Amino acid sequence: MTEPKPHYHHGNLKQALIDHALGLLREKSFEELSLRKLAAGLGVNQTALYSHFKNKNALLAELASYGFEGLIEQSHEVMAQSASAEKRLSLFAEHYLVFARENTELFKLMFGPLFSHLHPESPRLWEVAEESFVLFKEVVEDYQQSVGSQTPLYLGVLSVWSFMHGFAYLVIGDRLGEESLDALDNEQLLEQLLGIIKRGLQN
Amino acid sequence: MTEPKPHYHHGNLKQALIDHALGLLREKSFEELSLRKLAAGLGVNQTALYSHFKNKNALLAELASYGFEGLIEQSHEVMAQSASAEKRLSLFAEHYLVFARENTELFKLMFGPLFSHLHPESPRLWEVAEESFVLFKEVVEDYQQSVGSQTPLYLGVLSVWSFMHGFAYLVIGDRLGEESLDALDNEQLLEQLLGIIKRGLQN
DNA sequence: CTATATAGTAAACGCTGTTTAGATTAATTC
DNA sequence: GAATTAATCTAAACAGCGTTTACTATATAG
Repeated sequence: MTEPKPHYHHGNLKQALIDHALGLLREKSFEELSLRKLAAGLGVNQTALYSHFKNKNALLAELASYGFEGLIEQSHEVMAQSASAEKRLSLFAEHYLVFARENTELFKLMFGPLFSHLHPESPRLWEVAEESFVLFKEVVEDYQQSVGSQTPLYLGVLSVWSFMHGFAYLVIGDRLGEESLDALDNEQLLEQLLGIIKRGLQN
Repeated sequence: MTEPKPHYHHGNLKQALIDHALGLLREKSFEELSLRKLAAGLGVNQTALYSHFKNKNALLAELASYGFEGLIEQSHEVMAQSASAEKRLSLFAEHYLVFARENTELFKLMFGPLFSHLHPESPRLWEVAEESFVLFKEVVEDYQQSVGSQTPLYLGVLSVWSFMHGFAYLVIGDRLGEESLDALDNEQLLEQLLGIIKRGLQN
């Protein structure tokens, strides 16, 4: 545990930048994240960052990639609790909402304006986002098979995806004021709403 | 049609700013919208804007308000085509998607980060957004009553709202690549997905 | 006609991401 | 082991942004 003196070379600046940025994303949005303040927070020059990232978008893409990896890993952990396809869908959806609430700004970044037109720029982001979608797909398709749903698989995936994503946005956007007041907490609400979708996918 | 000479006083700068900004929102996102370029586009000083708006957010709030008003008005027009509650829900949802696609950046602004914490700052925005939600509510509740749905009304509204909002975001975010390729255009897709929700709301 | 509120200009402040040129250290090669 | 090369960080500067301040011109009201 010998604290290394501040060298000219930081030694691990790239990871330090990522970690610190992820920390800042707990309070600030990614638009508000300032590269200069980020560098200052690590006691380093403003432009040192450009030795490790092409630009701000490249850093943000890296952060989003971390987000997807975390989401995937946590989803697997949560779903390991049950072997029932139906229960696994509920657990997956529930955790999706928890993740969105606990990592609001990171979540917005992951599904924000970046991803749309960044395929060639950051292949890793594209890969890991694709991986998370594949996982999503499997969970829904397993559910559909387990209940003998006749609904085409792509329709099932799209309906659940649209619903969950929209609901997550409503929750983190604080647009559920009265609606959730007289009712229940968000997890219970999600379970009931998911029940509607599930019913729609039966037969 | 006498072209008025450029006076010191523009005469109608506020509306001109709004109109021009709405025009720019067809190609640029609201984050990219520059007040300086906006002013330059009207041949006016960069700071003239501050005689009519408190700041950039106030202008954006005004733009979003216009968006909600347009959405509400167009929704009424579209739904006037039918008296059937079920058909009206379909027409409403379809137009919601059309609006999101034809006014992508304005749509993102309307449901973006602004609205969340801007209640006191721009009461008009809050009012008109609330009005659009009430309309939404009525359409879904009418549908539920018409088919004798036993699902609690707030669950019906939330499920449809979540789904539609999420689907619109997937569409305008270009995240439907393969999924919509082998299938159909987005309107047909929406109709099928909406069918799932409708089935989920029955009895 | 004069006073006043309104609507515009001009200059500047502080912030941003990014580029360029140069300094320092680590890694590689002879 | 010494010299060269590559990687990493600093310093200074550029262009752009939203916004503030001080001032000027016009329209309006008494």
